Amino acid sequence: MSNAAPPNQTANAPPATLPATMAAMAVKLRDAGLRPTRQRVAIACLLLDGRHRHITAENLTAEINATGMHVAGGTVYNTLNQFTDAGLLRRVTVHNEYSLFDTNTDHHHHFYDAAHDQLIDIPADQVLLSRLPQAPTDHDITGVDVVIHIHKK
Amino acid sequence: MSNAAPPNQTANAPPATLPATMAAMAVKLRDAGLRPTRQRVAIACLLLDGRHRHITAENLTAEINATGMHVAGGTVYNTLNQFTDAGLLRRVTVHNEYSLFDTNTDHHHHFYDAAHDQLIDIPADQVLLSRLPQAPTDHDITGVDVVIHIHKK
DNA sequence: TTTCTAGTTTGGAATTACTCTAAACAGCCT
DNA sequence: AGGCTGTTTAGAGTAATTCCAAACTAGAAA
Repeated sequence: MSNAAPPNQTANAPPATLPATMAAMAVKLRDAGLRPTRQRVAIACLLLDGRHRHITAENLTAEINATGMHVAGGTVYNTLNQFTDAGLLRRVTVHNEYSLFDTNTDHHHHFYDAAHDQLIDIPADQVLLSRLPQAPTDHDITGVDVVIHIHKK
Repeated sequence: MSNAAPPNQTANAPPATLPATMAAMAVKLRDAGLRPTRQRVAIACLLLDGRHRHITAENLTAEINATGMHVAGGTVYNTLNQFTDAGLLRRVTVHNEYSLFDTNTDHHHHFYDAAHDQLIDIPADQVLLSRLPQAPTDHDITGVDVVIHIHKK
């Protein structure tokens, strides 16, 4: 083939927006031991930009589609799990209908309004656990999740 | 019909064990606003006898079958939900693969070992929350769940 | 006791969130 | 460029749970 035409991007490349962020995300992924593929970089740009959000797989898929890029459903699930395993996201378990991923990986807690299925972050310093039980024999405490259930008056 | 023979139970009645408990459960169900059907009484006998347990729908179905009685899957789910709504059970949300129901409705918290999918009760007085955030405007706090994640050394 | 009715149970189909699979593809090292 | 290995894809598969319409039953009324 000749190279007469300027080298175009491949057919389904993401729109060339925010190259700086994309490069930064590639580095972040590599640091986390994840190969920075197009799909993972795209998802990282949407989720790991420092803003605190709670997102579902379905929700994220819709957001990706809105950018004009297509990522397979399975890949979204895989990526969310990989990001979680790598410590880039935190999985929040408030109900058993679907998984929620929290882009805030700092230690903090949650308000949960079941009626509206709404989750709200609580900064860690607003909850003080002044007495904790001892873990069962041969076990370590790996985390403490506090979920405060709320209801609209 | 004559009453020459001692009145037998109907064909698919539960085994005639613990009639006292069954009567007590019927009362408990009626008090909770639930019609004491055979199925609900049977499930109440298994779950609401004062012992503290964590059970799944599948688990409970197997237990019912072991008594020789049959209850449809949908009924098990309905009943667990109804008992929970009536405050006879408490739903515990630790993962999103399936629902766990706690027969201990007193205020208490949980250890959770994800590796072994094991849940352990923590008496309420072993956790002291000395600072709680204020609920968002127009909202009441309806409950505080503390899940302490543990891992075998 | 029989009848009636509203609430309940049933089994199976439907739904939903998610995982698995095999084949095509793309990083990235050389 | 070539090639190995990890990744993505679409679609099938899975498992927990809910939905549905028809059969049933507990309890009130006759």
